[in-house]
Amino acid sequence: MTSEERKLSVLRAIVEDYVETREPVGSKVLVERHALGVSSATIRNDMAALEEEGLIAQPHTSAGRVPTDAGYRLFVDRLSSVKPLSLAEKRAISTLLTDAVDLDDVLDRTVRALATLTRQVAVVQYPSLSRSAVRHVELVPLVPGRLLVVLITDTGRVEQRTVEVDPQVTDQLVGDLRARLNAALAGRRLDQVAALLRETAGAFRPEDRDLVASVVTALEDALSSQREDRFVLAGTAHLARSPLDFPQSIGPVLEAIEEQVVLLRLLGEMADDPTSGVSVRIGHEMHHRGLLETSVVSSGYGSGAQVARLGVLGPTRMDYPTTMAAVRAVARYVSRIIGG
Amino acid sequence: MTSEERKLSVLRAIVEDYVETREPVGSKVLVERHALGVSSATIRNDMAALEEEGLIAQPHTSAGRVPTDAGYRLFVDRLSSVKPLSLAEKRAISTLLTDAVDLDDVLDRTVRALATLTRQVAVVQYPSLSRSAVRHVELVPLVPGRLLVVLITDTGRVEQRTVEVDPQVTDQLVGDLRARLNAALAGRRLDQVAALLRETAGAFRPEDRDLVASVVTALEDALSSQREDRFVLAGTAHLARSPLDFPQSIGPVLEAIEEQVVLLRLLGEMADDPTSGVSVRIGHEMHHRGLLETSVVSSGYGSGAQVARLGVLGPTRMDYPTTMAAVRAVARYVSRIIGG
DNA sequence: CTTGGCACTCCGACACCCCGAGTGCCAGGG
DNA sequence: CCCTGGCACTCGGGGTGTCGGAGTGCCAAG
Repeated sequence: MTSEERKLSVLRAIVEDYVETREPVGSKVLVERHALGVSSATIRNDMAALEEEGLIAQPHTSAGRVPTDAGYRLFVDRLSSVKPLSLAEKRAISTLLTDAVDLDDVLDRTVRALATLTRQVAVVQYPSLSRSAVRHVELVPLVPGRLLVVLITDTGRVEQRTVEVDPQVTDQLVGDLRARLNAALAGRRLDQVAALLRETAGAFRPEDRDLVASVVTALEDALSSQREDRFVLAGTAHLARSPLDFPQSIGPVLEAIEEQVVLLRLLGEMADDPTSGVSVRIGHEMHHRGLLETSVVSSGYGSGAQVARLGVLGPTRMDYPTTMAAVRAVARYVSRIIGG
Repeated sequence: MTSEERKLSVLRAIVEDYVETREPVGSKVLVERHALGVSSATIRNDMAALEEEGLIAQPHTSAGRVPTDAGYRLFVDRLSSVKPLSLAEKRAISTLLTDAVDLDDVLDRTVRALATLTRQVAVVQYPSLSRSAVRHVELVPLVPGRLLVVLITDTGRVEQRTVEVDPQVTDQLVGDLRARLNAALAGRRLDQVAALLRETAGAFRPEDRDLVASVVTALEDALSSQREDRFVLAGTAHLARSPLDFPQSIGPVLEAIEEQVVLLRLLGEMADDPTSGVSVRIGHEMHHRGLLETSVVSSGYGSGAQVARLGVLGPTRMDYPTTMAAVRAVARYVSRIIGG
C-alpha cells in the first residue's frame, strides 16, 4: 500500500468513525479501531496532509478531525460502495408498499417506507405524465358559472381544474364540447394534445369560443404543469432526533423543506450515477443557505410512461452507503409497482 | 371590583404578559405594566390564591408565575374575547386564497395562509363528501388485469381506486358497466349510492359478477373512506422558531404531527363553541404525550355539501385571542370559496 | 519514511460565588 | 377585614477560575 493509498484509507476511517460516533476523531482512536498498520504519529502526518488538501478539518485546535464536504464527496465517489440491504429490510419495503389502492396511496406508502428505513426525511415527487395518453376528459358543471375539468390518463393520473365560464352556458353545449374533446383526444399522447386542442377549438361557433377557450386553457394548464411540482414528505421528525446533527437549529432546514421550489429544483438538478443508480449532493453543493449541513441522496424512479425522483435528506454526516442502498432499493421497488 | 374579580384580572394579566415576554411574571412587573390599582404585596396574595387553585405555578421558588393549562383554559373561556383581524390581515387572506385552480390548490393555499398568519403549524383536513352527489363514474383499463375506477362528484371531488380484475375482461364489458353505473348513479347523493350499487350489480350476467363486484367494492371503499383521513400541513418550521417554546425538543411534537391518526382524532374530537365559532384544546387536554406543551385552535369549515376542520397547533403559550381570530376568519373565507 | 517522545494548546467539566428577582410572612394602618 | 410596606429568605443563573485530558505539531533517531 503506497502512502497515498494509506491516506485515503485514513480518510475513509475518519468518515466511518465520525458518522458512527458523531465526534471529531483523533489519531489515537483511529489506530485503535482500524488496522492501519502504522502508528498514530504517522496517522497525524497523513491527517495534516489531508487537511492541507481540504478533505478534513479541525473544529478547533487540539480537537480531532472532521470530514469536510469535499471529504465526504471523495468518500462517496471513490472510497465506498453501496451496501446491500438486509433481507429484513427488503421484506419491510415489500410489506409497506403492498395493497396500495391508488397512486396517492403508493406514494404515501413509499415516502413513509423511505423515511422509516433511512431514519431521515424522505421526499417522493409525483411522477410526470408527459408520455402517457389521454383516456377521458370530463366536464362537470358545478354551480352556474363554474365548470370542473377533469383529465384522466391511461396511466391512472387524474388532473382537475376549475374554470370560470359564462353562467349562461347550457348543459347541452357542455355535453357537446365533452363529446368533441373526447373524440379528438382519447388515446392521444399528452405531448400531442396541445396541437389537437387548438384544432378542436376552431370547430366551434364563434359565440361559444369563450367557453371553449377557457376549457382548453385549463387542459393545457393541466398538461403543462404535469404535477411534477407536487411531492410528498415524511420523517421530518427525524431531523430533531439528535441535536448534534444540526448544531444551530433545524429551523432553516425545515424552512427549506417547506419551500417547495427549493426541493424541486434540487431534485431536478440531480442525475443518477450510472453504476450506483443514485445521486448524492453534499452540503454546500446544495447551493442553499439553510441546507449547508445537509445532504440529499436521490434516485429516479418509474419507467417509460412516468418518471420522477425520490430521495432522502439528512445531515451531511450520514451513513452514505446504507442510505444509498435504501434509496435505490425503494426506487426500484416502487418502479415495479407503478410500472404494472 | 371585588377581590374575586381582581384575582381574575391578575390571571388575565399574567397570561398576557407571559405570552408576550415568554418569561415567568412576578408581582412587581405586574403592577408596573397593568393598572391594577393595588400594591405588589396584594398581588402576591392573589397569586398565592391563584396558585392554590391550580391556575398558575412557579417553575421554581423565587421565580415568577406561569399559567397552568387550567389557567389558560379559564383565560380562553372567560377572560378573553376573539380579537378582530386587522384590515391588512383580511386582505392578506383574500389575496392568498384567490385564483386557486382546484380543490387541492384551495386547501394548499389555505393551509399556507393559516400558517403564515398565525406563525404556527397549520392543518387543513380534506372536506368530507358525504352530502354531495355523483356526477360521473369512469372506468379506465390500465394494463390488462388492472382497472382504474374514478368517481367524480358535483362538488368537484375526484376519488380514484385501482382494482385487480380478470385479465380477460373485454373493453366492451367495461364500457357496458360504465354506462350502467352512470345511468344508475349520476345525480344521486352519495349516501344513497351504496344501496343502488347493489341493485345494479344484480343486473349482470353471472359470469361477469366478479368484475362487477370488484368495481362496486372499490366504489364503496371510495365512498366510505370519504378522504376525511387526509389533510395538508404547513408551517412546521415555526416550531423551531423559538427554542423557548419547547424546552426539551420539538421532536415529539413533529412525531405527533406526522402520526396522521393523532391529528385526525384530535380534530375529530373538537366541536366549535357556538359563540366564538372555534374550538381550543390546551396541553394535557390533547391526551398525548408529545403534545403536552402544545395547544390546538380549530374550526369547522365548509357548508352543507362538504364539511371538515382546519386549525393551527402551537405552544400552549400562544396568543389565543389573535390565533382564534385568524382561524375563524380563514375558516369563513375558505367556506365561501368552496361553497360557490 | 516511520516512530516515539515531548511540549503546547485549548476545550469542557466542575466548582464556586455572588447577585438579583421574587416570594412569604408579619405587623401596622385605613 | 383588607391592603400595604418592610424584611428575611430562597434559589437559579451568570460569570469566573481552575484543572485534566485529548489532541496536535514538531523533532530527532531509527
